[in-house]
Amino acid sequence: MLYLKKYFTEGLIQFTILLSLIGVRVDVDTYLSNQLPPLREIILGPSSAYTQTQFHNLRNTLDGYGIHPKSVDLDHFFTTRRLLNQVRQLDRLSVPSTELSTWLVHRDSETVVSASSQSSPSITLDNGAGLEDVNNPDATPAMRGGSGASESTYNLNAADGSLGAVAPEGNQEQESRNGNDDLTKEDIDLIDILWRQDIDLGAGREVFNYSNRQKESEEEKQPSPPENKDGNEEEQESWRNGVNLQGAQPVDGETGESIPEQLPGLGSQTSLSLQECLRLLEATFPFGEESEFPAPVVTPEISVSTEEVPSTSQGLTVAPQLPPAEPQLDLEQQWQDIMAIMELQAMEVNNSDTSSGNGSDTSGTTESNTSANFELSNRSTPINQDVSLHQASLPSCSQDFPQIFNTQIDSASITPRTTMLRVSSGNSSNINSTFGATNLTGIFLPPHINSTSNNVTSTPILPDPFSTLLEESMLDEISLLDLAMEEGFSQAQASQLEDELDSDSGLSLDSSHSPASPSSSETSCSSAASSSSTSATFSEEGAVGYSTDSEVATVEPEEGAVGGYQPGYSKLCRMSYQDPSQFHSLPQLDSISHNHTYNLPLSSPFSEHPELPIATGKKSVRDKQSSKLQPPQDLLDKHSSRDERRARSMKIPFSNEKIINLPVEEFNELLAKHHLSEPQLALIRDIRRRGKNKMAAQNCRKRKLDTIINLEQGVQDLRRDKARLLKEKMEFIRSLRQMKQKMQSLYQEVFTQLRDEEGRPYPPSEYSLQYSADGSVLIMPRGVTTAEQNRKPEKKQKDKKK
DNA sequence: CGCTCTTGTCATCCC
DNA sequence: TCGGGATGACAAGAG
Repeated sequence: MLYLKKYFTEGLIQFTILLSLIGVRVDVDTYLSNQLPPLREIILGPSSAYTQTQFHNLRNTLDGYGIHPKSVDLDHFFTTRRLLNQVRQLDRLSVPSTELSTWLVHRDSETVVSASSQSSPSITLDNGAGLEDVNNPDATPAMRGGSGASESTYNLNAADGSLGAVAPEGNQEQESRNGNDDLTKEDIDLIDILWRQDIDLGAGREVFNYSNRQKESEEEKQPSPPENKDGNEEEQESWRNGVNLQGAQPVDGETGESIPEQLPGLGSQTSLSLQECLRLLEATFPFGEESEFPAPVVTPEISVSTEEVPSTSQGLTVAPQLPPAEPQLDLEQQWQDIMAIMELQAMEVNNSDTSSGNGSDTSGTTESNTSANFELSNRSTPINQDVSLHQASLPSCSQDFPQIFNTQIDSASITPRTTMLRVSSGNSSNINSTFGATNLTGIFLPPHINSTSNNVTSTPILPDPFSTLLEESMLDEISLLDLAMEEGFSQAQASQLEDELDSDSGLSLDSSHSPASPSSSETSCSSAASSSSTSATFSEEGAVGYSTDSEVATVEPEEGAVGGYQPGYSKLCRMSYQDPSQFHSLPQLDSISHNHTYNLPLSSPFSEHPELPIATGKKSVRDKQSSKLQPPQDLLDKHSSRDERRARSMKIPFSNEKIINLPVEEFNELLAKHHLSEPQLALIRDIRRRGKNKMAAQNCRKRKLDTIINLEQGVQDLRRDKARLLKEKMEFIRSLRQMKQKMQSLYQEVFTQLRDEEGRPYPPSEYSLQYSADGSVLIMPRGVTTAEQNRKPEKKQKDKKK
């Protein structure tokens, strides 16, 4: 039974994973929640492992699945977690913890691709059928919109990426939450997390950076003198990680280069993904951007493993086609592909974000291209939230690129150029709203920069028409900053988190989990409990937790359950501290394997035949048969026989099990049947009270443990949440910097184009642009406050035409 | 021998 | 009022 169960569980999980990897959505949560109690029990075990009183409740519940309100095991809350734990414990696949996220990813894809039922296969990606969905303009926005809408429910796991092994817990949690929902931001978040995890592994981001770098290199060719050259050491310092939009090429280069340093773990895998992405870009890019965009060239730093290359070079190669010899490699590769795609999408989003948000790139033609991306861009969060699983799935990943780009291009074509920077227009008002009507110069430009503004004028124009996709400065900025921030965070805080997690008290289940066997964890406990519950149904009369003849049937399952049990887990589940196999071999000991191993000590000595007088001789027989058992037996005797001995001495005619477990009515009947003396009755009642209290104490302790565990989990979640929030904060700060930079460049551009009546440029040292409340931009002499605007010699209102 | 952990038990509260 | 669940506290035993 247990074996069957175990295999069934593992098989299901693995199958699910495989399906999810292929692209088929498998919604386990639904199964578990909608359950089919038997199925659920097979997978998860009985709902209550501890509350023997449950069995009493069985009478009251038709289905027998009544859940004790306080039984943590029963909590649906743990359902998904257990399952995911099992998934993680599947060593066969050796899938990294990120696998869990895979589910979500596919759910994403599913939502995007098809609103169909859970089982609806999105496998069609291979032949590109899935692409159509993606191509579908409606579908893509919907997906993105959905993702955007879900942002509020940010995934706690953001820190997972940095945390690595720690991550899965959170993922599980979230998965459970996500369970039946459509694709949400959480999913996207998970994707993001996966992304970061990949980055931590040294893969993924580089692709992004690389391409950006390529673009940057091109941009560098453009005449763009660094405006900040003169001063703002601090600012540049602060922006060091960020990409200076205009003149930042050196900065970009630095950051771009710095990434490998920050990620010492970068390995061939990373390079693989990078190259793969590049290849995909080349192969799938419809625009002929190659002419404009030499990026695909692989930098020497990239080392491609030969085996990977063929599959990746084909780009569309489906995982199944990959050499089975190295499944892990496949998985990793797939993940890398996913990462690459997501990164690309993120790039787009970021581009759109920055450009649209700023509403301005000083460059004319380039901007138009850039603006194309912007329709997607109203998101506040710079991070790639619209990555769809669908696109993320390997098979179609390469194919997705064109779609993505096409979409953007279409949008670009549609997008009016009015989005360009216009000082006096609504855009400017937007800017005002963002920054307020303040002195732009003061905010964005240090005085000295203004003085050197002439240099800046040329910079704004981005020569590369393809800059939309490649607005590398932004992209690099974001990605690199992401990396930097993540790195910084992960190293500082994530390590702390890991330490904390590692330092978890023995109570922590995870610490004792054996990755090898799914049944070793909570499952084992629950499974054991399940068997016990089953037996309980046999002996429904009321001898709930204690062994009766009928319970013999449950011996084997219970053994199996306990057998899979890991000693390390004993802290949580004490039930199996005795080797069940021993009991199994000894028929006499059948009684020992009563339903609740928790109660073994008490019940075991007398469990065989309630009506029979306590068999002291039996023990001796057992001892002879198995010296091994002796210690536990003695232990049992010592522990459990106190009341038994008293009962014996008082000539109590029935077993303690009956005394304790019989329902009140039956118990009273029993007492009535036998004419007992007062002391006997008192003893019996004491025995009953103690027995019940003992079980209650056990349950109570179990609950305590569960509570502690839950609290630990909650703490972890909160930590992740905190980490995520920190990261978000950093991202926002970064975005703000970017916007400031853009504003700075725009400011300079506008300012340098201004001429006084005599056609002379305004000296930046003497004049500055200021926003007025109505959105217009005024040029004012420096030192003149806004209150004095009316006095200023010249008032120029200028539409910003970009 | 002392410490820790587990378990049983008691007292008490509460339903 | 009784039965009994829940839980804090204590003690005993084992490692």
